[in-house]
Amino acid sequence: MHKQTFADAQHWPANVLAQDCPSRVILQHVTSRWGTLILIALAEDTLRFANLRRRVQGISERMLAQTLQVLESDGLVHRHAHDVVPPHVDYRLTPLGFEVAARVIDLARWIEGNLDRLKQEGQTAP
Amino acid sequence: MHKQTFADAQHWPANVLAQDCPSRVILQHVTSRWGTLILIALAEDTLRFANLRRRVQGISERMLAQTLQVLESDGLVHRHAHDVVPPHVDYRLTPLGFEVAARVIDLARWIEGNLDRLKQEGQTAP
DNA sequence: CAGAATCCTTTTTGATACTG
DNA sequence: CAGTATCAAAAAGGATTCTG
Repeated sequence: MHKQTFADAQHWPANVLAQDCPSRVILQHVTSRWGTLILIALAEDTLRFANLRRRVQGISERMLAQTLQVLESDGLVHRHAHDVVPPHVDYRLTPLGFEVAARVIDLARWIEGNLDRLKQEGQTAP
Repeated sequence: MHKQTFADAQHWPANVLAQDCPSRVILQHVTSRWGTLILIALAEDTLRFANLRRRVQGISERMLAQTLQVLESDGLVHRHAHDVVPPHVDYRLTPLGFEVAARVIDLARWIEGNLDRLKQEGQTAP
């Protein structure tokens, strides 16, 4: 064949491309700006709110809380609140969360490993 | 061990979590709202602007053009303009593009295949 | 400590109209 | 056809303040 395509993709319906596909919503959550990084961080270790925030550099309290709720509602993250004062809450991935995280990590790692082959920023304001 | 973690992630520095890591920028591009879908669509086939737009349902001309430029500047998409009138331009993935696309597709496919195990939208406005 | 609430700024996005 | 330009609307993000 003289046209290069990703063979595996050829025989996959790819419903995500459909506007109303529910998987598109989840994909959006998982690949959201902070969602990706949170999944990566939690795949390494169970973390408390403050620690997680320190690990995912640059995230604000607001976005951390918000993104965690979304991922929790998707069943990817488990919020474990110990009933003590002061509050002690830790976050961990659910089994499902580990499965997606593995794929996100694979992607992120590929990028890190091929940074030199990729052209950096060709974008300049006009 | 009594603490479940993604073993493979344990021994990976995960630079993306660092605020200034260049890989974070690329990851952002690849996992952007439309970037992901464009990569998936182009992995299936080389497409012209209009066709690509039809394939990635819901995308506007503006976002398609813009996202394509970003992906092109990253070296993931190749823009091939035939020198004819009226214009004929087609887009295809570069070898590098196919490599990331494979991973994005793996993620998307996992989500599609596990939709039933995932909790849909737990979000309701207060 | 964890996070909800509030206020405000910055980006993103989408229609629409226009051009080579 | 394949975009670019422009403008307004919407969403995302951040800083700060406050509470159980």
